[in-house]
Amino acid sequence: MAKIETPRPIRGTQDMLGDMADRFAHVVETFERVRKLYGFKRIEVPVFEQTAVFSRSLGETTDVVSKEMYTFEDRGGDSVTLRPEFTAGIARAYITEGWQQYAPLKVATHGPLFRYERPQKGRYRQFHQLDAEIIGAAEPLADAELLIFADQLLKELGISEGVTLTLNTLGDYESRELWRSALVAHFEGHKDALSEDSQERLHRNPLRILDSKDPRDQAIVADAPDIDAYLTDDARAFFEKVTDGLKAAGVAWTRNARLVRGLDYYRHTAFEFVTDRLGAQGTVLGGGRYDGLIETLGGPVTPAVGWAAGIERLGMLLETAQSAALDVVIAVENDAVLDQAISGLTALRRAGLAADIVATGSPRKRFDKAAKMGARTLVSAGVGDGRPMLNIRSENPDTIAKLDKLLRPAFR
RNA sequence: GCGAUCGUAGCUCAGUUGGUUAGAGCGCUGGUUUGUGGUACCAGAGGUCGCGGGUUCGGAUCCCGUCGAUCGCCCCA
Repeated sequence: MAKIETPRPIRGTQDMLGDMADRFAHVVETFERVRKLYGFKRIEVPVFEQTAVFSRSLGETTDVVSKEMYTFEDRGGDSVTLRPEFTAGIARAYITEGWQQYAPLKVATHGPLFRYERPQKGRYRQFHQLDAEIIGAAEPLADAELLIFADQLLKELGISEGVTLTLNTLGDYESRELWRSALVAHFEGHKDALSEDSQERLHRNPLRILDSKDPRDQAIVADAPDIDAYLTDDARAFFEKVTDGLKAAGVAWTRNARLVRGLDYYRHTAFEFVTDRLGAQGTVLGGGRYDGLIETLGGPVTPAVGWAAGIERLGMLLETAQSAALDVVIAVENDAVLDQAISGLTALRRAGLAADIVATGSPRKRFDKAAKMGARTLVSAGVGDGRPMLNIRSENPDTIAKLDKLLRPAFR
C-alpha cells in the first residue's frame, strides 16, 4: 500500500486551537457587546459575490483586482470572487435589498475575508475582520460616532495602550483633486531623486508615494504639500466637526497629513489606529468616508462611512488570553461508578456549570490528569466499602455544599 | 513576483571541526504508592533528520536543486 499523503493546509490559512482561538473569540465577543451599545444592527452578507461587485468598486487599482483576489468561475461559467473586504458587499446589499428605506443605517458584521497575498506576520490569505458602517449619513457626527465606537472597543479589549488614532482628511472631491495635482507637480519636480518604485507610483497612484518606506523618498515627502491649503471651506468645516466630536467624547488622536486612501471614492475622513507592536503590519483598525462608492455600484448617491479591524491582529495585542476555565472536573477513579458520574456531570451542566470528566486511561492516573485540567473544583468519584463514593475538594464550604446538592442524588 | 532566515519524535528544541545503534523535556500508553492523592518515580511506544541529487571511506551536519514555514519588500481595498 502506498502511503496516503495528507493534504496540506492552503498557504495563508490558519487552524486555531487554545490560546489563539480564545483570543479570537474574546475579540469577537467584545465587539458584539460594544456594537450593541452604539445601536449598530448585526447583518450577515455572503462570503462570495459576483466578481463585478469588487472589481467595479475597486476600479482603477488593477493590481489588486487582477492579482490579489480569489476569483474563479463557478459551474455555470459566472465569475465569482471570495470577498476581499466587507464594504463592497454591504453596499451591494444596501442597493439590492432595499435597505435604503432604513437610512441612515448603522450596521456591523464580522467574518472571514480572502486575499491572494504572501502571508507574513498578521497577514493571511484567509483572515478575519470586524466591520462597522453607517450608510446614508452625510454628517460628520457619523464619522465621529464610528471613531468613538472604535476607541471604546480598543479600550475594552485592553489594547488602547500603545495604539494611537491617526486621522486625516482627504477633503471633498474638489479639494482632493486640487491636492492631487499639487502633489504630482511636487513629485514631478523631484522625479529623478525618487525611488524606482515611487517613480512608477507617480503615474499609477501618486498619493501612495506619501507612505513610501524608501529613505530616498522620505525627504521629498517631507516637503510635499499638505491638503490643508487646498481644502474648500465646506471640507475644512467638515473635518473640524469630526474632531470637535472626538474632543467632546475625550478621544485622543493625532493628525497624520500623510495618511491617504488609494481609491477615488474616499472623501473627507480617513483614519487608522496604528501600533508598532505588530512588525510591518501596524494598522489595527482602519477606515474612512466613502461617499462615492454606492454610486459606483449603480446605486443612488449615498454618503457612507465605516471601518474594519483585523481580528487576528487585535488578538495578538491582547495581554492575556481569556481561556474558558472549567468550574468542575470529575475524576472517575473506578469504572463501577461511571454511570453515576455521567449522571452527576449532566446535572452540573444543566445547572449552568462548565464541567468535564476524566474517565479514560489508567484509573490511578485519572486524578492527576483531572488536576492538570485547571478546573476551579476537583471532584473524585470512586468506590469505598463497596459503595459509590464522592469527594468534592474545595476550600470553600459553599462550593462544596452547592456541588454536593447537584451531585449527591446520582451517587445515592 | 523578489529577498533573508529556518525545516531533527505529536509539540518545544539539543546534536561538538563530518565519525559507529539519533537525544532531552512536555504529551501519549503501561506499571509503582495498599492509597483522599496536587502535576512524583519507573518503563514503553513514537524519527528513512522536509524531499531529490552531489562531494566523501562515511552526511542530521558540507554543496546544488526542490517543496514548505517564518519575517520583510511589492501591494494594501
